[in-house]
Amino acid sequence: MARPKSEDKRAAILAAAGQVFAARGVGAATSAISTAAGVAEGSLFTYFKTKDDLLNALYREIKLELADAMMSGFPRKMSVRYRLQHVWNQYVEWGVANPTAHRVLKQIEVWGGLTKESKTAGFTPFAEIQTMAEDAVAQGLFHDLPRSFIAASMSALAETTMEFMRQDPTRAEMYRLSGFEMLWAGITRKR
Amino acid sequence: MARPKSEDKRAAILAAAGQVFAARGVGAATSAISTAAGVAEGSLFTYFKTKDDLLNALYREIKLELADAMMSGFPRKMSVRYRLQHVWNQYVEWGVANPTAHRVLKQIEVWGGLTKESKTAGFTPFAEIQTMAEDAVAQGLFHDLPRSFIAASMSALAETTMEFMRQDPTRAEMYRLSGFEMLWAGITRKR
Amino acid sequence: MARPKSEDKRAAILAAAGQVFAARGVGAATSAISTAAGVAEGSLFTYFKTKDDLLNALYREIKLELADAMMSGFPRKMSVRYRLQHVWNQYVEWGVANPTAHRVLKQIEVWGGLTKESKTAGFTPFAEIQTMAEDAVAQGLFHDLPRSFIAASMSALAETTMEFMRQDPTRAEMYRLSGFEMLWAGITRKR
Amino acid sequence: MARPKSEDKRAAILAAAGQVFAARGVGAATSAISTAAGVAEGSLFTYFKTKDDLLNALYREIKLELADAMMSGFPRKMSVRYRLQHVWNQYVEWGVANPTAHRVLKQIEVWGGLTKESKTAGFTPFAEIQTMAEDAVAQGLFHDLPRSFIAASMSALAETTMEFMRQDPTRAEMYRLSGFEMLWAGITRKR
DNA sequence: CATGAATGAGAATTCATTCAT
DNA sequence: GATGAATGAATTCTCATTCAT
Repeated sequence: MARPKSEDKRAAILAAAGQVFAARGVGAATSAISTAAGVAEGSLFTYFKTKDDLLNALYREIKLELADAMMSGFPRKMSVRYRLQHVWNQYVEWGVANPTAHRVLKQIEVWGGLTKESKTAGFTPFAEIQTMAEDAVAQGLFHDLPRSFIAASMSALAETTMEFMRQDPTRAEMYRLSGFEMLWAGITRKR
Repeated sequence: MARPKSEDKRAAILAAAGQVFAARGVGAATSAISTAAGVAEGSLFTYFKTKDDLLNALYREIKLELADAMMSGFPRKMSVRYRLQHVWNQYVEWGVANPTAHRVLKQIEVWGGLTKESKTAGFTPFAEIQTMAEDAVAQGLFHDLPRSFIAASMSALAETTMEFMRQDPTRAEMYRLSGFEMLWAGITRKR
Repeated sequence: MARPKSEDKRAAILAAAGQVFAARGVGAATSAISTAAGVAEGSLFTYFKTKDDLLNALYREIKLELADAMMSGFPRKMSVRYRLQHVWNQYVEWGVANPTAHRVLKQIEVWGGLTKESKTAGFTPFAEIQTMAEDAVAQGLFHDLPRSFIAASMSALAETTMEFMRQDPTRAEMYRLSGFEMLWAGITRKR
Repeated sequence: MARPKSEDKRAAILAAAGQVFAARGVGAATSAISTAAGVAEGSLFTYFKTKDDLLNALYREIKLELADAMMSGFPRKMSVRYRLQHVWNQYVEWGVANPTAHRVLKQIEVWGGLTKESKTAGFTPFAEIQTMAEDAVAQGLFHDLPRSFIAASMSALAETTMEFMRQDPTRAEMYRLSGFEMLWAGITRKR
């Protein structure tokens, strides 16, 4: 049997791709990535058939990582508000702690070469949030809106919040809390 | 005197750039743009010194157009809520009516080559909204948050709203209204 | 009758071409020249049909100028040595005083686009020197060598001398004198 | 291991560059060179990072080749005159035998893109001649002139000589000898 | 499987020249 | 005649991908 593809090498390439794409955009050269990863130019293509493949894989990897971050320690038994705030905090903290990954994510999303499969795979992490939203709508807690719309709004507000936290770190806490309050007030039904 | 630089031609190039960049990303070839604009490859460069210049000009153009759309018919004497809703509606309708321009805007924003001047110029349209927010904060109507944060949140929610309106046009009206309600509830102080 | 071509404009273009080619080589753009001359890009081509034409004209102009410099005050009645030294001094002083023109000349000579006519025209200034050499050979004063070879050697030594004068101006006088002595010793017959 | 960079290919490109630049000037297109060398357009750039690099490398290569030619069989123990004549002959024969290389050399020298390093490297072949000149000046054999001036004069006269040898091959021998006599008479002190 | 040289189709400009004004 | 916008071929260099070693 031939030498098996090394998982390490694959990971190194993916990591290098993250760095390089974050810094120079999706148009960065594959050779820059192989150099950064410490492998030969050709090796990149034994792990990823094309550059598009690499981009798609990177997207999925980051999304999974994000999902992990968001869902670790999820307080399944607590109130909706508590659970949602947990998710919000995890998301937002991840984004602030991983600006590179976050930046790449935005670049790839705008890039236009994501396959349907990647989009679906990337969407999965948010499924549980949608479920939560669905429950909350059913309970009359949230406005009667499509859960995907609620999820997307949350995502949008979270991104804005992250940006301000990064830009103005001394008030990071305030933005995180205020952002969540804004979201909560926006989606819950007043009575 | 020689043939004067034609404003039409400049506009044609800018329009073509909008189409092409929207469809193929910021990495699209300048030759595709000149072809689409019906001018020679070289002519693009008599109107825009470099591709980066073109991108910056396009960004500013779209932002100005957007500003026009947003501020036309602005009801300066009405209540804050009324004025804000006006802005929201104009913004969101513009985005839905001009999906190409809207898409390009996002691509350029993520691209990374915008000059400081362009960023400043592009920000101006939102200045009046910030002023409005400032007033509202002063009146105790809005939460005590940086007005830039309020503006950015509004922008983020509006983008989300547009996406859903475009995707699901039969419920466009609903998204437009709900999106605004979400924003309003999020930023105003409960009493 | 239409406006006549202005001799001033032609001269301005030629002068600008000298500056620009000296500084940036023969590959410099015609637009750089028209700009430097303060005329429109197109105007250059009403005075010189092509860039090659311009280069040829410039070459001839400089050569004529040089001839003027070399032959002004030529002491026709004096000894061969005196006459030759006069020519040498004039040549060498001209080159030091007009480094730009001198530089361009060398560039154009190496360029490869000179027409036969230009070469002939450019050669003429040296004709009188050849005649002088011919006389001197006939008198048994110079070695029995082709006068063109003598002329070319003189030219070569003169260029070397100019370089050193320019490089080390405090000893310019010494180089000028020594260079001539070297030439004289080299071409005259010892007895 | 991958295909190693082939020394042959590098040499082929350099040789082709010599031919092409000699024929069409320094402005010749790199594509003409890669075609002449029988490699792909891109390959030129795996051996030479830029066109400027190629020009510099070519210059150094030719200068080294020339140095070899000049110094091979140098009669270190013989008289100054004998040694100098040896060098003269080798130089002049090389130039006549390699008109292409000689032509390129002149083009590159006038071009203006040589790096300091290249200039230094290219100067080295003449170092030994300067040493010789220094000795001869010390012995009172040569005129008391900077050795660099002597070397440059020799070079200038040699170039002139080559030109005439090439132009008029039946008298090549005569030019070679007369040229040297002219040099020798010019630089040695009469007593 | 790893390597990196080889490839050649673009890419963004540049530029001499033309020609409408 | 003067102007400078328009042109498009040509240029240098990049880069994803292939393939000999």
